[in-house]
Amino acid sequence: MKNRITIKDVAKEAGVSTATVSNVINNIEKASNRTRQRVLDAIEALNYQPDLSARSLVKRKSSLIGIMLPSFETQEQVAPTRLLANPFYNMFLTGAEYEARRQGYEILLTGCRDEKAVVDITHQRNLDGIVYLGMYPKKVYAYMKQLKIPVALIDTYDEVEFFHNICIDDEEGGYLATKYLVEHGHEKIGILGGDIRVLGVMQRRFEGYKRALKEAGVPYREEWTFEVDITCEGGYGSVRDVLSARRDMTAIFAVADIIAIGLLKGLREHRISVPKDLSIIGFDDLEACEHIYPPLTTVKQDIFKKGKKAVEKVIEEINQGYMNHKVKTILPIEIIERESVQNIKNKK
Amino acid sequence: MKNRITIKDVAKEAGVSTATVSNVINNIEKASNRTRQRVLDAIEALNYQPDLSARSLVKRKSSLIGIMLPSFETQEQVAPTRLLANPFYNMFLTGAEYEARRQGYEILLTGCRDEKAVVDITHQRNLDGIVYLGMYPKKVYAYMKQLKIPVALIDTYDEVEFFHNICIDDEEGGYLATKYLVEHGHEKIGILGGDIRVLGVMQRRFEGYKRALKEAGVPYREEWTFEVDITCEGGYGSVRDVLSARRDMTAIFAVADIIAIGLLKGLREHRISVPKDLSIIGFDDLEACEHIYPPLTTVKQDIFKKGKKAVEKVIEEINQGYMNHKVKTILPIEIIERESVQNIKNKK
DNA sequence: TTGTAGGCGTTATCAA
DNA sequence: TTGATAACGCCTACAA
Repeated sequence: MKNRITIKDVAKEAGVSTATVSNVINNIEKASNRTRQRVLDAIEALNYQPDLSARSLVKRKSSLIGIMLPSFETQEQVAPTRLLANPFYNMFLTGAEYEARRQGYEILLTGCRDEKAVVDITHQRNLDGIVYLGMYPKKVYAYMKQLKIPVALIDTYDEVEFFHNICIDDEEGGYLATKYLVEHGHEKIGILGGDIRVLGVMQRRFEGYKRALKEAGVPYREEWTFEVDITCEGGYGSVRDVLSARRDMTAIFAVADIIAIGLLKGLREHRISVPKDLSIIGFDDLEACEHIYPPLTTVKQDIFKKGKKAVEKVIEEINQGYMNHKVKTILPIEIIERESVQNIKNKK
Repeated sequence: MKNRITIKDVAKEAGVSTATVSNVINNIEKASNRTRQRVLDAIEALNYQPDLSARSLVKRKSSLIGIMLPSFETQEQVAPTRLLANPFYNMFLTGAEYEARRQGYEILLTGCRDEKAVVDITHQRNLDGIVYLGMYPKKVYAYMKQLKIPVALIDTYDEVEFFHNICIDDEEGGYLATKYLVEHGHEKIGILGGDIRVLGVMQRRFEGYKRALKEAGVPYREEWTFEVDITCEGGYGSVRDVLSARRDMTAIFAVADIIAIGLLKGLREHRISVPKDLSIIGFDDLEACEHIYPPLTTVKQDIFKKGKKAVEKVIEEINQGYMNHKVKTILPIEIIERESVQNIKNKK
């Protein structure tokens, strides 16, 4: 079999003990400069690579950050394919991997079959920290708390005090989007969203929408609130309802780009011209926004940064030790102006 | 500190030796059914989780499959953000993670700074197998060969005999796309691609294009060959060239959806109507194809399956031992008919 | 069928 | 400043 170059080989080559080699490797200032250099040379000469399994065994640390994707069995059976299908995850992972590597960690990517799986994997692999992607049923939090390692959640409004939480101000986002419409002369504004009434991201955006309406002195209209799945198909499928309730509605705030994209497709098929007949504003700023027609005006959040920040917070706690007072990290948002909203201010 | 439940604890609880516990865990048929059950009960009672670092140390196997993303320093400095930006990777990872987990492995996701980094990480982490995503400079292959573990490459035409290679028949794909256009009455067909003359995926698609033209008795026209970056911007930027060379060209084969999408956007801005004024066919079948306007007719490859298959081949070799005769895995492709190609057969 | 003991590569404690 | 040596948790001859 191939024999691994170990710390012993290095020690022999350098004519020192393994303890000294270990000290040098770990930047523990004990060796004299001369020995240190000898060790370094030996490492170089032998092309020594430390065995992280061994290190992990004794240190109980793996230099591994777990990224957990939601993939419970029921979901999985329906569509394992969709695990990462959300374009959101793409950028998130990019940011997370970037930051992890920058700080000498690697990413372990895994879906979790059930709520217990994460705890198990964490123990088994001695993970140093965890980032949870996606939404989880309440009882999963109990398991997360068993983990004696830093945990970061994304976009959650639950149990916030126990975990790192990387999010944006969704209420403000909903407000900004709606206000943008108002500023462009719209008053008859509908909202297209999902799970808009259960506590969470979408509900906050909905609150922001209502705040902006109120501020503009426009009454909220139940019949212009459309609830659908947060998917392309959801948006696409909503067209019938939207059109039949429309009457003099001039604009819609879609709480996620992905449903806006579906809606746009549906509207096109019904020969409703955007933004001439109906203005649309989205939320997220997916890459696709730029390439669809019309290019979608939207509330941008920096998803790359979200991934980067999540890993950053986790590593921060790894380094500093347990933080019993975790404070949300709120990332900025901004309106990206494209062509899906018409200015009707003068037309009134 | 928290004390880990070890194999010793289980042994004590079950009143057996650690060797017996180990045998039971690893499904080595030695223990009697009675002892086996006692051990299983103890494991259950204590909620024992094996320490994979320790196991990895002794077995020199980690149950970890590495997925390498291209991210060499030059690229990274320009745009670390784009590491995973390609929507292709999304689906690929989903498939890879799915298969890995199904077989009891986990995914280690990492970009590699330089060609040596992979070798180092592989050694350090005792990775059991590697999947390379993206394209690499030739000299990287030399490093890959040092790895004494199964390696899968995606879509490569280099050094194929040394690695697993998961690909499609790109020549056939180019042929099918072009033939589809021919069958719809087109003869004046351009091609939009990148790196079309260097050996590789794009070049093969180009070959297929030429074969279909030849078969149709249509001469190949240099001036209708457009080379651009394989990005949205590339496609978008090509519009000027395309339009000025166009004359009586009726269709274009874009060798990747991503450039087709950019092209579509550019054409729209020039008020060229697709497919009425110009037909477009793409390649890949990105999710976006369905949601843009017009929905893009394209050559579909199953990217989820590509990821799944790559991991499958790697694990196969892990289980069966070194294969000195690796044979390409060629995944099927098919035309997905949407609305970006006009049938002009009758108009002639 | 079961148990004992040595070793995997590293770190860390203590002496020297 | 350096070096022996005992863990870390697991596997696997080899012995019983």
